[in-house]
Amino acid sequence: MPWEKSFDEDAALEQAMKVFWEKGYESASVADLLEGTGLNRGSFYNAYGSKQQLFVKALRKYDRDNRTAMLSQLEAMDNPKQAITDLFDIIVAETVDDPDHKGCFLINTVSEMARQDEEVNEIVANGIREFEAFVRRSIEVAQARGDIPKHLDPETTAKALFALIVAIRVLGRGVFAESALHTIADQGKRLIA
Amino acid sequence: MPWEKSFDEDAALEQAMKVFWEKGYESASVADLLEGTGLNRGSFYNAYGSKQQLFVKALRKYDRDNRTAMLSQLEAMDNPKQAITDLFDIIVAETVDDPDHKGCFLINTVSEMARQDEEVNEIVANGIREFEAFVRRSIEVAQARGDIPKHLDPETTAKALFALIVAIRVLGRGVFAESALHTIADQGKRLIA
DNA sequence: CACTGTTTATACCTTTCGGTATAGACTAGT
DNA sequence: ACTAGTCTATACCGAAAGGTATAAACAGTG
Repeated sequence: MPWEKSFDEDAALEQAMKVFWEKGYESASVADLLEGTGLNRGSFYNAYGSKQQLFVKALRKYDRDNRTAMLSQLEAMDNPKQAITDLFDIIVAETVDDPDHKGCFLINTVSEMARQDEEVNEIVANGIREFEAFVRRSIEVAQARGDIPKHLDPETTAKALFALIVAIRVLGRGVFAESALHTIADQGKRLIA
Repeated sequence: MPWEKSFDEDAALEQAMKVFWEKGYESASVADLLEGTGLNRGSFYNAYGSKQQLFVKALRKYDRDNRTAMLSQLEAMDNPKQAITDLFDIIVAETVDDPDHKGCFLINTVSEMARQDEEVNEIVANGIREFEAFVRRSIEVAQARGDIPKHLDPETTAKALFALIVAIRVLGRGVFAESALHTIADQGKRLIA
Protein backbone atom coordinates (compact mmCIF):
# COMPACT_ATOMS: atom_id res chain seq x y z
CA MET A 1 0.00 0.00 0.00
CA PRO A 2 1.46 3.25 -1.19
CA TRP A 3 0.27 5.91 1.19
CA GLU A 4 -2.38 6.54 3.81
CA LYS A 5 -5.10 9.12 3.74
CA SER A 6 -3.35 12.37 4.52
CA PHE A 7 -6.03 14.91 5.42
CA ASP A 8 -7.46 14.91 8.89
CA GLU A 9 -10.73 13.11 8.39
CA ASP A 10 -11.99 13.75 11.88
CA ALA A 11 -11.26 17.46 11.75
CA ALA A 12 -13.12 17.65 8.47
CA LEU A 13 -16.03 15.78 10.00
CA GLU A 14 -16.01 18.24 12.86
CA GLN A 15 -16.37 21.11 10.43
CA ALA A 16 -19.06 19.33 8.46
CA MET A 17 -20.94 18.75 11.69
CA LYS A 18 -20.93 22.45 12.39
CA VAL A 19 -22.30 23.23 8.95
CA PHE A 20 -25.15 20.75 9.31
CA TRP A 21 -25.76 21.85 12.88
CA GLU A 22 -26.06 25.48 11.90
CA LYS A 23 -28.01 25.15 8.67
CA GLY A 24 -29.86 21.87 8.92
CA TYR A 25 -29.75 19.11 6.35
CA GLU A 26 -31.68 20.69 3.49
CA SER A 27 -30.18 24.14 3.69
CA ALA A 28 -26.62 22.89 3.91
CA SER A 29 -25.44 22.48 0.34
CA VAL A 30 -22.53 20.36 -0.76
CA ALA A 31 -20.80 23.61 -1.68
CA ASP A 32 -21.21 24.78 1.93
CA LEU A 33 -19.73 21.52 3.16
CA LEU A 34 -16.78 21.74 0.79
CA GLU A 35 -16.05 25.25 1.95
CA GLY A 36 -16.49 24.31 5.60
CA THR A 37 -14.30 21.24 5.49
CA GLY A 38 -11.76 22.67 3.07
CA LEU A 39 -11.90 19.44 1.10
CA ASN A 40 -12.19 19.37 -2.61
CA ARG A 41 -15.00 17.58 -4.36
CA GLY A 42 -13.08 14.43 -5.18
CA SER A 43 -11.75 13.82 -1.69
CA PHE A 44 -15.12 14.64 -0.22
CA TYR A 45 -17.08 12.03 -2.15
CA ASN A 46 -14.26 9.53 -1.81
CA ALA A 47 -14.22 9.92 1.95
CA TYR A 48 -17.91 10.21 2.76
CA GLY A 49 -19.84 8.84 -0.19
CA SER A 50 -22.78 11.23 -0.13
CA LYS A 51 -24.29 14.17 1.67
CA GLN A 52 -26.73 11.86 3.41
CA GLN A 53 -24.03 9.52 4.72
CA LEU A 54 -21.98 12.45 5.91
CA PHE A 55 -24.98 13.82 7.77
CA VAL A 56 -25.41 10.55 9.62
CA LYS A 57 -21.72 10.54 10.53
CA ALA A 58 -21.94 14.15 11.68
CA LEU A 59 -25.01 13.45 13.80
CA ARG A 60 -23.31 10.42 15.36
CA LYS A 61 -20.25 12.51 16.13
CA TYR A 62 -22.38 15.20 17.76
CA ASP A 63 -24.12 12.62 19.87
CA ARG A 64 -20.80 11.14 20.91
CA ASP A 65 -18.82 14.33 21.47
CA ASN A 66 -21.53 16.44 23.04
CA ARG A 67 -24.36 14.47 24.62
CA THR A 68 -22.47 11.38 25.71
CA ALA A 69 -19.45 13.33 26.86
CA MET A 70 -21.52 15.76 28.90
CA LEU A 71 -23.62 13.11 30.58
CA SER A 72 -20.74 10.85 31.50
CA GLN A 73 -18.95 13.81 32.98
CA LEU A 74 -21.99 14.66 35.10
CA GLU A 75 -22.42 11.02 36.05
CA ALA A 76 -18.87 10.98 37.38
CA MET A 77 -19.66 13.77 39.84
CA ASP A 78 -21.20 11.34 42.35
CA ASN A 79 -23.68 13.97 43.43
CA PRO A 80 -26.77 13.32 41.34
CA LYS A 81 -28.87 16.25 42.51
CA GLN A 82 -26.02 18.64 41.93
CA ALA A 83 -25.51 16.98 38.55
CA ILE A 84 -29.05 17.88 37.51
CA THR A 85 -28.80 21.51 38.57
CA ASP A 86 -25.42 21.70 36.87
CA LEU A 87 -27.01 20.19 33.79
CA PHE A 88 -29.48 23.05 33.61
CA ASP A 89 -26.72 25.59 34.03
CA ILE A 90 -24.63 23.96 31.31
CA ILE A 91 -27.54 23.82 28.87
CA VAL A 92 -28.39 27.48 29.40
CA ALA A 93 -24.75 28.51 29.20
CA GLU A 94 -24.19 26.58 25.97
CA THR A 95 -27.35 28.05 24.51
CA VAL A 96 -26.59 31.68 25.25
CA ASP A 97 -22.85 31.47 24.65
CA ASP A 98 -23.24 30.30 21.08
CA PRO A 99 -23.35 33.42 18.90
CA ASP A 100 -24.87 31.43 16.05
CA HIS A 101 -27.75 30.14 18.20
CA LYS A 102 -27.44 26.69 16.69
CA GLY A 103 -29.34 25.06 19.55
CA CYS A 104 -29.05 21.30 19.94
CA PHE A 105 -28.26 19.38 16.77
CA LEU A 106 -30.32 16.36 17.86
CA ILE A 107 -33.39 18.39 18.74
CA ASN A 108 -33.12 20.49 15.59
CA THR A 109 -33.07 17.25 13.65
CA VAL A 110 -36.28 16.08 15.29
CA SER A 111 -38.13 19.00 13.76
CA GLU A 112 -36.52 18.86 10.38
CA MET A 113 -36.27 15.27 9.30
CA ALA A 114 -36.48 12.73 12.07
CA ARG A 115 -39.63 11.07 10.75
CA GLN A 116 -38.31 10.47 7.26
CA ASP A 117 -35.00 8.64 7.56
CA GLU A 118 -34.97 5.51 9.70
CA GLU A 119 -31.28 5.66 10.58
CA VAL A 120 -31.44 9.31 11.58
CA ASN A 121 -34.60 8.66 13.52
CA GLU A 122 -32.89 5.94 15.51
CA ILE A 123 -29.90 8.11 16.43
CA VAL A 124 -32.12 10.91 17.65
CA ALA A 125 -34.53 8.66 19.53
CA ASN A 126 -31.68 6.83 21.22
CA GLY A 127 -30.00 10.06 22.28
CA ILE A 128 -33.20 11.38 23.76
CA ARG A 129 -33.94 8.09 25.49
CA GLU A 130 -30.52 7.98 27.13
CA PHE A 131 -30.69 11.64 28.10
CA GLU A 132 -33.98 11.10 29.87
CA ALA A 133 -32.70 7.91 31.47
CA PHE A 134 -29.77 9.81 32.93
CA VAL A 135 -32.10 12.30 34.57
CA ARG A 136 -34.32 9.56 35.97
CA ARG A 137 -31.35 7.62 37.33
CA SER A 138 -29.99 10.75 38.96
CA ILE A 139 -33.32 11.42 40.62
CA GLU A 140 -33.54 7.90 41.96
CA VAL A 141 -30.07 7.93 43.44
CA ALA A 142 -30.56 11.39 44.88
CA GLN A 143 -33.77 10.21 46.52
CA ALA A 144 -31.95 7.25 48.03
CA ARG A 145 -29.40 9.70 49.43
CA GLY A 146 -32.17 11.92 50.80
CA ASP A 147 -31.30 14.85 48.52
CA ILE A 148 -34.56 14.88 46.58
CA PRO A 149 -38.04 14.46 48.12
CA LYS A 150 -39.18 10.86 47.97
CA HIS A 151 -42.76 11.70 47.04
CA LEU A 152 -41.67 12.66 43.50
CA ASP A 153 -42.06 10.01 40.86
CA PRO A 154 -38.69 9.65 39.11
CA GLU A 155 -40.16 8.74 35.74
CA THR A 156 -42.59 11.62 35.37
CA THR A 157 -40.28 14.14 37.01
CA ALA A 158 -37.50 13.17 34.63
CA LYS A 159 -39.82 13.70 31.67
CA ALA A 160 -40.79 17.14 32.93
CA LEU A 161 -37.18 18.18 33.47
CA PHE A 162 -36.21 16.90 30.06
CA ALA A 163 -39.13 18.77 28.51
CA LEU A 164 -37.88 22.00 30.05
CA ILE A 165 -34.43 21.38 28.61
CA VAL A 166 -35.91 20.79 25.17
CA ALA A 167 -37.79 24.06 25.43
CA ILE A 168 -34.65 25.95 26.47
CA ARG A 169 -32.83 24.66 23.41
CA VAL A 170 -35.67 25.41 21.02
CA LEU A 171 -36.63 28.82 22.36
CA GLY A 172 -32.98 29.75 22.73
CA ARG A 173 -32.71 29.77 18.96
CA GLY A 174 -33.48 33.45 18.84
CA VAL A 175 -36.92 33.91 20.32
CA PHE A 176 -36.29 34.07 24.04
CA ALA A 177 -33.87 36.32 25.84
CA GLU A 178 -31.24 34.96 28.16
CA SER A 179 -33.21 35.87 31.28
CA ALA A 180 -36.20 33.85 30.10
CA LEU A 181 -34.02 30.79 29.60
CA HIS A 182 -32.66 31.19 33.12
CA THR A 183 -36.20 31.43 34.40
CA ILE A 184 -37.13 28.13 32.81
CA ALA A 185 -33.99 26.50 34.18
CA ASP A 186 -34.80 27.81 37.66
CA GLN A 187 -38.24 26.29 37.44
CA GLY A 188 -36.63 22.98 36.61
CA LYS A 189 -34.37 23.16 39.63
CA ARG A 190 -37.34 24.12 41.78
CA LEU A 191 -39.15 20.95 40.74
CA ILE A 192 -36.61 18.83 42.59
CA ALA A 193 -35.92 21.22 45.46
CA MET B 1 -63.69 45.85 -14.82
CA PRO B 2 -64.28 42.63 -16.63
CA TRP B 3 -64.38 39.91 -14.04
CA GLU B 4 -63.32 39.21 -10.51
CA LYS B 5 -60.82 36.64 -9.40
CA SER B 6 -62.68 33.38 -9.67
CA PHE B 7 -60.70 30.83 -7.68
CA ASP B 8 -61.05 30.69 -3.92
CA GLU B 9 -57.93 32.46 -2.78
CA ASP B 10 -58.44 31.67 0.86
CA ALA B 11 -59.01 27.97 0.26
CA ALA B 12 -55.84 27.88 -1.81
CA LEU B 13 -53.98 29.64 0.99
CA GLU B 14 -55.30 27.06 3.42
CA GLN B 15 -53.85 24.28 1.30
CA ALA B 16 -50.56 26.10 0.87
CA MET B 17 -50.39 26.52 4.63
CA LYS B 18 -50.72 22.78 5.09
CA VAL B 19 -47.92 22.12 2.63
CA PHE B 20 -45.55 24.54 4.38
CA TRP B 21 -46.66 23.28 7.78
CA GLU B 22 -45.92 19.69 6.90
CA LYS B 23 -42.71 20.11 4.93
CA GLY B 24 -41.19 23.34 6.15
CA TYR B 25 -40.10 26.21 3.95
CA GLU B 26 -37.06 24.70 2.25
CA SER B 27 -38.49 21.27 1.56
CA ALA B 28 -41.75 22.58 0.17
CA SER B 29 -41.15 23.14 -3.53
CA VAL B 30 -43.22 25.38 -5.75
CA ALA B 31 -44.32 22.19 -7.52
CA ASP B 32 -45.63 20.88 -4.18
CA LEU B 33 -47.52 24.11 -3.62
CA LEU B 34 -49.04 24.06 -7.09
CA GLU B 35 -50.22 20.51 -6.56
CA GLY B 36 -51.52 21.28 -3.08
CA THR B 37 -53.42 24.40 -4.05
CA GLY B 38 -54.56 23.14 -7.45
CA LEU B 39 -53.51 26.45 -8.96
CA ASN B 40 -51.52 26.68 -12.12
CA ARG B 41 -48.23 28.48 -12.30
CA GLY B 42 -49.58 31.71 -13.77
CA SER B 43 -52.36 32.19 -11.25
CA PHE B 44 -50.03 31.24 -8.45
CA TYR B 45 -47.42 33.88 -9.14
CA ASN B 46 -50.08 36.43 -10.01
CA ALA B 47 -51.86 35.88 -6.70
CA TYR B 48 -48.94 35.48 -4.30
CA GLY B 49 -45.87 36.91 -5.96
CA SER B 50 -43.30 34.45 -4.67
CA LYS B 51 -42.79 31.42 -2.50
CA GLN B 52 -41.42 33.63 0.26
CA GLN B 53 -44.44 35.96 0.27
CA LEU B 54 -46.81 33.01 0.27
CA PHE B 55 -44.99 31.52 3.22
CA VAL B 56 -45.48 34.71 5.21
CA LYS B 57 -49.18 34.75 4.32
CA ALA B 58 -49.51 31.09 5.28
CA LEU B 59 -47.77 31.67 8.60
CA ARG B 60 -50.01 34.65 9.33
CA LYS B 61 -53.07 32.57 8.52
CA TYR B 62 -51.91 29.80 10.83
CA ASP B 63 -51.35 32.28 13.62
CA ARG B 64 -54.80 33.74 13.07
CA ASP B 65 -56.79 30.55 12.55
CA ASN B 66 -55.09 28.36 15.09
CA ARG B 67 -53.32 30.22 17.84
CA THR B 68 -55.54 33.31 18.10
CA ALA B 69 -58.73 31.33 17.64
CA MET B 70 -57.83 28.80 20.32
CA LEU B 71 -56.72 31.38 22.87
CA SER B 72 -59.74 33.62 22.46
CA GLN B 73 -61.98 30.61 22.84
CA LEU B 74 -60.24 29.67 26.08
CA GLU B 75 -60.32 33.26 27.27
CA ALA B 76 -64.10 33.26 26.81
CA MET B 77 -64.51 30.39 29.26
CA ASP B 78 -64.30 32.70 32.26
CA ASN B 79 -62.57 30.02 34.26
CA PRO B 80 -58.88 30.71 33.86
CA LYS B 81 -57.53 27.73 35.75
CA GLN B 82 -59.76 25.37 33.83
CA ALA B 83 -58.69 27.17 30.67
CA ILE B 84 -55.06 26.27 31.34
CA THR B 85 -55.75 22.61 32.03
CA ASP B 86 -57.97 22.51 28.96
CA LEU B 87 -55.14 24.12 27.01
CA PHE B 88 -52.83 21.24 27.88
CA ASP B 89 -55.47 18.72 26.89
CA ILE B 90 -56.09 20.48 23.58
CA ILE B 91 -52.39 20.67 22.75
CA VAL B 92 -51.84 16.99 23.48
CA ALA B 93 -54.97 16.00 21.57
CA GLU B 94 -54.00 18.07 18.53
CA THR B 95 -50.50 16.62 18.63
CA VAL B 96 -51.50 12.97 18.79
CA ASP B 97 -54.56 13.23 16.55
CA ASP B 98 -52.58 14.54 13.60
CA PRO B 99 -51.48 11.50 11.59
CA ASP B 100 -48.82 13.59 9.84
CA HIS B 101 -47.25 14.77 13.12
CA LYS B 102 -46.86 18.26 11.76
CA GLY B 103 -46.52 19.77 15.24
CA CYS B 104 -46.96 23.52 15.59
CA PHE B 105 -46.21 25.58 12.50
CA LEU B 106 -44.92 28.52 14.54
CA ILE B 107 -42.57 26.41 16.65
CA ASN B 108 -41.35 24.43 13.66
CA THR B 109 -40.52 27.75 12.04
CA VAL B 110 -38.42 28.80 15.02
CA SER B 111 -36.07 25.91 14.40
CA GLU B 112 -35.96 26.19 10.65
CA MET B 113 -35.67 29.83 9.75
CA ALA B 114 -36.79 32.27 12.39
CA ARG B 115 -33.43 33.95 12.73
CA GLN B 116 -32.97 34.69 9.05
CA ASP B 117 -36.07 36.55 7.87
CA GLU B 118 -37.08 39.60 9.88
CA GLU B 119 -40.77 39.48 8.96
CA VAL B 120 -41.06 35.78 9.77
CA ASN B 121 -39.15 36.33 12.97
CA GLU B 122 -41.61 39.00 14.07
CA ILE B 123 -44.66 36.82 13.42
CA VAL B 124 -43.25 33.95 15.40
CA ALA B 125 -41.99 36.11 18.26
CA ASN B 126 -45.31 37.90 18.53
CA GLY B 127 -47.28 34.66 18.55
CA ILE B 128 -45.12 33.23 21.29
CA ARG B 129 -45.27 36.45 23.30
CA GLU B 130 -49.06 36.54 23.19
CA PHE B 131 -49.32 32.86 23.99
CA GLU B 132 -47.23 33.28 27.08
CA ALA B 133 -49.11 36.43 28.03
CA PHE B 134 -52.37 34.52 27.92
CA VAL B 135 -51.04 31.93 30.36
CA ARG B 136 -49.73 34.59 32.70
CA ARG B 137 -53.02 36.50 32.64
CA SER B 138 -54.95 33.33 33.34
CA ILE B 139 -52.74 32.55 36.32
CA GLU B 140 -53.19 36.04 37.75
CA VAL B 141 -56.97 35.98 37.45
CA ALA B 142 -57.15 32.45 38.83
CA GLN B 143 -55.06 33.54 41.80
CA ALA B 144 -57.40 36.45 42.41
CA ARG B 145 -60.29 33.99 42.40
CA GLY B 146 -58.45 31.67 44.77
CA ASP B 147 -58.14 28.84 42.25
CA ILE B 148 -54.35 28.87 42.04
CA PRO B 149 -51.98 29.19 45.02
CA LYS B 150 -50.92 32.78 45.55
CA HIS B 151 -47.31 31.95 46.32
CA LEU B 152 -46.65 31.13 42.66
CA ASP B 153 -45.09 33.88 40.59
CA PRO B 154 -47.30 34.36 37.50
CA GLU B 155 -44.44 35.37 35.22
CA THR B 156 -42.11 32.48 35.92
CA THR B 157 -44.89 29.92 36.20
CA ALA B 158 -46.28 31.01 32.84
CA LYS B 159 -42.86 30.55 31.27
CA ALA B 160 -42.53 27.06 32.70
CA LEU B 161 -45.98 26.04 31.48
CA PHE B 162 -45.29 27.46 28.06
CA ALA B 163 -41.97 25.62 27.96
CA LEU B 164 -43.75 22.34 28.63
CA ILE B 165 -46.16 23.06 25.79
CA VAL B 166 -43.29 23.76 23.43
CA ALA B 167 -41.70 20.47 24.39
CA ILE B 168 -44.95 18.57 23.81
CA ARG B 169 -45.18 19.98 20.32
CA VAL B 170 -41.55 19.30 19.46
CA LEU B 171 -41.28 15.83 20.96
CA GLY B 172 -44.68 14.92 19.59
CA ARG B 173 -43.18 15.03 16.12
CA GLY B 174 -42.43 11.35 16.21
CA VAL B 175 -40.04 10.81 19.08
CA PHE B 176 -42.30 10.53 22.10
CA ALA B 177 -45.25 8.23 22.50
CA GLU B 178 -48.68 9.52 23.41
CA SER B 179 -48.35 8.47 27.03
CA ALA B 180 -45.17 10.50 27.45
CA LEU B 181 -46.91 13.61 26.14
CA HIS B 182 -49.72 13.09 28.61
CA THR B 183 -47.16 12.76 31.36
CA ILE B 184 -45.63 16.12 30.49
CA ALA B 185 -49.08 17.72 30.34
CA ASP B 186 -49.94 16.29 33.75
CA GLN B 187 -46.78 17.78 35.19
CA GLY B 188 -47.87 21.14 33.82
CA LYS B 189 -51.25 20.86 35.48
CA ARG B 190 -49.60 19.79 38.72
CA LEU B 191 -47.53 22.97 38.73
CA ILE B 192 -50.67 25.05 39.30
CA ALA B 193 -52.56 22.55 41.44
C1' DC C 1 -69.25 42.85 -30.67
C1' DA C 2 -65.35 44.79 -28.61
C1' DC C 3 -62.62 45.43 -24.55
C1' DT C 4 -60.47 44.21 -20.22
C1' DG C 5 -58.49 41.22 -17.37
C1' DT C 6 -58.42 36.42 -15.57
C1' DT C 7 -57.97 31.67 -16.43
C1' DT C 8 -55.41 27.78 -18.30
C1' DA C 9 -51.48 25.28 -20.42
C1' DT C 10 -46.99 25.07 -21.77
C1' DA C 11 -42.56 26.44 -23.07
C1' DC C 12 -38.67 28.49 -21.45
C1' DC C 13 -35.08 30.92 -18.51
C1' DT C 14 -31.10 30.98 -15.17
C1' DT C 15 -29.17 29.09 -11.25
C1' DT C 16 -28.21 25.63 -8.14
C1' DC C 17 -28.59 21.07 -6.69
C1' DG C 18 -26.11 16.40 -5.70
C1' DG C 19 -23.01 13.61 -7.92
C1' DT C 20 -19.49 11.77 -11.55
C1' DA C 21 -15.33 11.85 -14.52
C1' DT C 22 -10.86 13.01 -15.78
C1' DA C 23 -6.31 14.38 -15.76
C1' DG C 24 -2.18 15.62 -13.66
C1' DA C 25 0.67 16.43 -9.26
C1' DC C 26 2.18 14.29 -5.27
C1' DT C 27 3.98 10.65 -1.67
C1' DA C 28 4.85 6.68 -0.22
C1' DG C 29 6.70 1.31 -0.39
C1' DT C 30 9.14 -1.93 -3.45
C1' DA D 1 12.93 4.30 -11.09
C1' DC D 2 8.49 2.10 -10.87
C1' DT D 3 4.02 1.90 -9.34
C1' DA D 4 -0.14 2.05 -6.50
C1' DG D 5 -3.01 5.06 -4.50
C1' DT D 6 -4.43 9.77 -2.87
C1' DC D 7 -4.38 14.53 -3.49
C1' DT D 8 -6.00 18.87 -6.26
C1' DA D 9 -8.41 21.21 -9.86
C1' DT D 10 -11.80 21.57 -13.08
C1' DA D 11 -15.07 20.22 -16.34
C1' DC D 12 -19.19 18.06 -16.78
C1' DC D 13 -23.80 15.67 -16.01
C1' DG D 14 -29.00 15.36 -15.53
C1' DA D 15 -32.43 16.91 -12.55
C1' DA D 16 -34.79 20.12 -10.01
C1' DA D 17 -35.01 24.57 -8.10
C1' DG D 18 -37.62 29.36 -8.36
C1' DG D 19 -39.39 32.35 -11.61
C1' DT D 20 -40.88 34.55 -16.32
C1' DA D 21 -43.20 34.67 -20.87
C1' DT D 22 -46.55 33.73 -24.08
C1' DA D 23 -50.59 32.32 -26.21
C1' DA D 24 -55.21 30.87 -26.50
C1' DA D 25 -59.67 30.16 -23.93
C1' DC D 26 -62.76 32.38 -21.07
C1' DA D 27 -66.21 35.69 -18.54
C1' DG D 28 -67.96 39.54 -17.59
C1' DT D 29 -69.10 45.14 -18.69
C1' DG D 30 -69.64 48.85 -21.99
